[in-house]
Amino acid sequence: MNIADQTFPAVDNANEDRAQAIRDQLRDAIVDRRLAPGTKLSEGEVGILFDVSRTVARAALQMLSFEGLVRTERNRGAFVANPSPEEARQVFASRRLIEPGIAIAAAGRMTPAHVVAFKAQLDEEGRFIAERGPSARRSEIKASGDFHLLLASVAGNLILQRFMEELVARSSLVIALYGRSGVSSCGHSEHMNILEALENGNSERASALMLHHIDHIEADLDLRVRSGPALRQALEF
Amino acid sequence: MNIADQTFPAVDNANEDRAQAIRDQLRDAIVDRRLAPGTKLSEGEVGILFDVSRTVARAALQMLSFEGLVRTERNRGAFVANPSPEEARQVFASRRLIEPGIAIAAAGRMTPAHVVAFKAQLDEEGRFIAERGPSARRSEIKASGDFHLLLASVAGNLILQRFMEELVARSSLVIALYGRSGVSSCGHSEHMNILEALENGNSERASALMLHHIDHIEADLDLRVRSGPALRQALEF
DNA sequence: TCAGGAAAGATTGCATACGATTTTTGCGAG
DNA sequence: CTCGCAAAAATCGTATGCAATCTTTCCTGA
Repeated sequence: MNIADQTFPAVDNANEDRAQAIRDQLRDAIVDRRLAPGTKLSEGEVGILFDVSRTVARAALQMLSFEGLVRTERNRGAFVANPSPEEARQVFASRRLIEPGIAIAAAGRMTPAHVVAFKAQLDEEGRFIAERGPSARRSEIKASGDFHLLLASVAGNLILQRFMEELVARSSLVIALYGRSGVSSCGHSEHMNILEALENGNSERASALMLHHIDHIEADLDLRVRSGPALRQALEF
Repeated sequence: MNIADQTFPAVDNANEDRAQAIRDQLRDAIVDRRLAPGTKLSEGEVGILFDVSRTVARAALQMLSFEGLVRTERNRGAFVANPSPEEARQVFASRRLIEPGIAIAAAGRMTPAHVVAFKAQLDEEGRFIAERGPSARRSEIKASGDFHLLLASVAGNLILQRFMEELVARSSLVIALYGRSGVSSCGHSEHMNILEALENGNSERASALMLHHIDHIEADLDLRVRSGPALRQALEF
């Protein structure tokens, strides 16, 4: 897949940092799997696509590299990350450690406004599950991640929120790579159960449900190495 | 304080990424408080100090900005971060969430070689506590952080390890800003207790000790806003 | 004396240029 | 036809230049 096959909406937010806007667009594309793992992201090409110089494109790629969504090799360039099974396990181990705590924190800070936001989120999530087609499936993965990001924002810790943004993005990559079935509908109901616990201020229950939810997501992955690890690495695919 | 008042060892590691080497040096300087919070880090000055162009200096500053050690404002430049009390609380809340889990993971992976490394680390830590003078005190803060980083590396999760690197660095800043006494000697004995639990494979105890340890560190801070928050912000100090 | 504002200076944001390194292409030998 | 190697093309790393923005200085008028 060539990055040039894709078109990106123009970056109108010229006032704000352009590199950041490009990073956001690329991140969405990576998380949605419009850009496949291993895809080369050359500075020049990114620059042309977004109509900026290589300087700005490079800054955006550097940001993605920090988030672990892009792997850069000196003098070779940037590539969409291709997480190994081990890396995938570490992503989920990190989430198991952090997200139950986030759920507890969020349970203590829920307001009616938050509940409304969660309901809207879950509605949208449900819509994408009902729809068919690859586009809906991409949106579904994204919406599922948004639930966790919303929870992190309610928890009110900006540092943990940023960690979660990284973990959710990397999880999406992992699910795209190693996901087996549509566990998502199951995940949707788990999200609803978590929200219910949050609404009732039952932080212990929310935390426990979250832990199981993460376990279920990981359990749906097939993390066996396929066709020899070295080969895949060598082929960058 | 002017950044030019400091001198930095030359970056000899020319083969590797120069921006990264500069970032490491600057990070050490920030964590050691050789660069005070609020200090301006102008691209040009950094470039001259390290004998690189602004391009490279800028990349290093961008990295530090991602780690939260530097705050950048558009068209104004980069400044050594000046964490607010609220930010400080979030740093420690994050550590309370993450580090007990790291301790558990590490307890299950301790090898004799790890024990040796920890003992060497604690020895060094003790030496700095015995010494007097501001230089030893800086080294002491750094060594204390290194204990936690060593633990994170033993835990074997690269993602969490990177999170901890960020949290420890930011903690050092916070302690330098809001620290009250030399709780460090107390912290040193707590480190030793944690190591003992790790050696015995007593993960529950290591985890609990770690939690208390973090609580103790935070309890030693004076997080009341001083002389009005707005004023300090406005003065960037 | 002090406030207001314009001009000078400094610094950043970004584009571009050039050498260095890597990758691809092309060609000849086996 | 394939392999190996050299030249060409592409791409990266970095320095530098210019316009835009911010900061400081200094002058003027009250």
